[in-house]
Amino acid sequence: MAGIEEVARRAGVSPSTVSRALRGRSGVSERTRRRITGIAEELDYSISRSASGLATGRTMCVGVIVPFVWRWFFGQIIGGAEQVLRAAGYDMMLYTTGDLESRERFFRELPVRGRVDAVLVLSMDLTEQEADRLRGLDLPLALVGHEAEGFSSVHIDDRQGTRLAVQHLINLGHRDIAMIQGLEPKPLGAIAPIIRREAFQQTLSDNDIEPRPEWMVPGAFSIGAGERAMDQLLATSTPPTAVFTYADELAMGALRSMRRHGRSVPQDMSIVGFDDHEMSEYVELTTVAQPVRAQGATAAQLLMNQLTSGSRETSVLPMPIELVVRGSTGPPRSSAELSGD
Amino acid sequence: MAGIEEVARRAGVSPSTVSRALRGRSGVSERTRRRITGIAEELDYSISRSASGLATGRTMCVGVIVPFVWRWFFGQIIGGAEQVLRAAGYDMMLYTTGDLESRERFFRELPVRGRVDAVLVLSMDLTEQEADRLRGLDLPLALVGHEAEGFSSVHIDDRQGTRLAVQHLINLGHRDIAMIQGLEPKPLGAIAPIIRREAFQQTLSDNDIEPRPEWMVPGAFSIGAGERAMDQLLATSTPPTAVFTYADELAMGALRSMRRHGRSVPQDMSIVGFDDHEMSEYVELTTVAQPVRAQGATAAQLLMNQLTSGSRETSVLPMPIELVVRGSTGPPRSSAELSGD
DNA sequence: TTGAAAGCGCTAACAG
DNA sequence: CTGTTAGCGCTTTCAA
Repeated sequence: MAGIEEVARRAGVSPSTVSRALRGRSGVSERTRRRITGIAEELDYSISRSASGLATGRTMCVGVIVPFVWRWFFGQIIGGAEQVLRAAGYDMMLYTTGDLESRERFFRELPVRGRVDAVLVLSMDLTEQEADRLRGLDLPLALVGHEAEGFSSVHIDDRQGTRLAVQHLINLGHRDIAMIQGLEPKPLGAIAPIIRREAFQQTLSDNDIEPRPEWMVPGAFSIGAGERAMDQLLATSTPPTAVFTYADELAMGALRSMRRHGRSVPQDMSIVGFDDHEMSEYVELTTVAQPVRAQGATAAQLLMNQLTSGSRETSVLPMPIELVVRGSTGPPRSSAELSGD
Repeated sequence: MAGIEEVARRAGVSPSTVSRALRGRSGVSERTRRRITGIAEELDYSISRSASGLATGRTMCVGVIVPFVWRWFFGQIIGGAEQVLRAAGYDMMLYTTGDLESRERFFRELPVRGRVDAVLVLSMDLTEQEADRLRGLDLPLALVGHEAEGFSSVHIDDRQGTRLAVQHLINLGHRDIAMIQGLEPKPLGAIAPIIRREAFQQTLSDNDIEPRPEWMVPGAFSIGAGERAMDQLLATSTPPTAVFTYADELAMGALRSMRRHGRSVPQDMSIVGFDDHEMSEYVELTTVAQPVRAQGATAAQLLMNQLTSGSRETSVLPMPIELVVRGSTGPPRSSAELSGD
């Protein structure tokens, strides 16, 4: 491990000149710079990030917090963010906070402290307390999924997306519509699930449909949870004719449940998802598409902007959504029969 | 940002004592430790990782290299690894090298240098040159997926897995068997795809079946690639009756192609995948299951062992595999007709 | 354009 | 059990 001193000695200059030369700072003659670069390469010199970090106070590292890595959705966002960070010369520190324990631990110990120059929170609904902990870091902060004081933010219009989905079902003739929610019974200050639930109920009301409490079932975030939720709906005395789900993965679980019960989609049940998961096309799921990679990339870019400008000004960027109609939605059986009469 | 000196002053001790106390080192009275801990908490003191890293030479950080984050398979492995690293007090630095450009860039610049205490390579087939670059780091190294000199390694028996899958097809009565490979035309020293291809051909030979070159189609790693591959197979003059695919995601693409062509599975075509993707159960895919999270976790554990023991001894751990038979495989139509006669 | 010197905040070896 | 001292390897004034 050759140090900067070694490079300096061989180049016949001082360490400061090497430092300047290697980082492209001005104040070094082109000739000297070239010589230094050559020798550094020859020696396979690589800077000590710890030393550099200690001296400058910057780590050239961004902390990314995400509930899970193994969901397609999060993987995509992370990928988008990483690309931007890498291009700007930053490395990415990954923290997953999927289960309650690791989440609490993260916000208690705040392992990003002193490790990163900025923090990117991906699709996680922060409690006010958690957001506060992060603000206390006094670093540029960004958020994908919703807005929060002190964070730059990139997000879609959850209300509008929900409306698109539900109105689509209503337009097809459905009136008995359930929702598989993305919400644990005890939310941690989650906001998107709440917005979508409210928008769901609002859209029904706007169409003079009375929301039915037993048709609002919890779903968490897995295929299995979606399956159980649909099982539950099918077990009610009068099952709905259509279901709006919080996420495509829940919808896929719902599809699985339908298949297991020998019911067909959309004849026996219309299903709409949210996200436009890469598999959704395959299972012919009607869904609300949102740009996923782009949200990660954009949020990372906002962070980079703050970092280079040195400003602490946050910004908010809305992202487009779109209803993608596929085979999982159709008119309810009753209306089909009626029209057949 | 209170420093260690501030804490020391308030506690009426020296910085070294604070350092010892906070890191749980011996040689501090319980009373003093408690007092220091209290004050540190009160001041919201957090250690400067750069300074600590510079002083100790350790970063408490592990570099994880992975082709993509957005594949279920990789997400799972990362998740498994992260859990183990976090528990051991290490943070995780993530590097994705999915496309050629970022891969070359990574191995050229080696951004892990001076940033991490160990490197974990997940399911990436390294070229000898790339492995060399990593070995030059002189850090503990681990690999998931295959073996390499100087790396601890966790992997399944690809040959055996392939044999399980292909023999299953043969036992069902298939003799016209194709393979959708996980191999780009110009491999980068990839080894698992080669092993599986060879094992595929060997298994056929062992059963006196002549492998047919036009039935060996390339597949890369996406659902789309699997779909195109199956399109290609269906377009041959005499399509096979069964297909073994390199990965479940390719198999899902193959299923999509079948559906698009109005063919049914397994009547018109039996399909076997590899991995046991979480969606595979849903699409009723017969597959070779391998532990995924566990491989990431185990590899991380091997690294932790090396780090704590300080030894540079590498170890190799085989992981179990299992054929999971679901609805995507059955006897070939001809044999079904014969038995019906 | 370059060099000398003074840290950045922590740890570790050695004394006490 | 605790303090003193001397760096870890780089950056950054300030002076030349």
